[in-house]
Amino acid sequence: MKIATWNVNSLAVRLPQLLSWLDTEKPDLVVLQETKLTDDKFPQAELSEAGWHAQWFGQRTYNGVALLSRGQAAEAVMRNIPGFDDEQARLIAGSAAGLRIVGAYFPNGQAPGSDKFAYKMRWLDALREWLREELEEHPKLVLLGDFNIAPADCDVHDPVLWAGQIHCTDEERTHFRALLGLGLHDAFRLFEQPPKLWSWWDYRNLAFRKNQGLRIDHILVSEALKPRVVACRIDKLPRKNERPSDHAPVIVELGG
DNA sequence: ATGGCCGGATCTTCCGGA
Repeated sequence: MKIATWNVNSLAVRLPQLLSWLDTEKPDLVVLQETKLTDDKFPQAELSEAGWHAQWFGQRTYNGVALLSRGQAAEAVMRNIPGFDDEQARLIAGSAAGLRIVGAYFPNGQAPGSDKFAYKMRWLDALREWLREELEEHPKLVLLGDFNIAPADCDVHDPVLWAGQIHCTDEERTHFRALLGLGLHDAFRLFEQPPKLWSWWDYRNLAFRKNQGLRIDHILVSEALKPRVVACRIDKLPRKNERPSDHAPVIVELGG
């Protein structure tokens, strides 16, 4: 069973690449971020034609998330964090294949001290408190998506340059550790990994060619699922496409 | 050559992203 997350940075632009990637990689469950599409524009027909069930939750210009599944449609689908009043479409959760899947596009935060940073902190508080309950109801849970947090200096191409910058602040990293404190595990770090492997590279400055990036897209698995994780990897290939997303997909493989 | 982007909404120019 393969579960993947990909920030596609506009599904309208990236749909052909997504369909091609799905055909190649053949995951079972996929969450997408930054679809940037209102719900009426979601490419349900194209995905259905390719054999995918889809649930989606979008808005104009920014944000937007989706949950794709093969075989059966996800059930008990939730959109955004219950009880957290939010105008932005950032989270979709659903049950499939005996798992609870929570796909999220965490706020960027822009800069420490900004209003957007304060919103990011509030959103993270609400996410954690909701997940605490969700984990009790659904012990087999996967939280995955674009976290917009580089958990540690080894997740940053130049930790000195990025020290204290957005994605790398102590406040954000404390929130990431608090999620782990719920009994979640960073699937990527369950394995020996090559150094300097990132999930995002800036479009500017030839960052991908120079491998200047951050690891900010993550897959967290619950305690009950940890023994089933057999692999976790970042797929850099789509970043080499013409007109790529600036993010790479991350894939976890579950056995059992 | 020491800087180089992208997508979306419009405004041929800006904002936000990370």
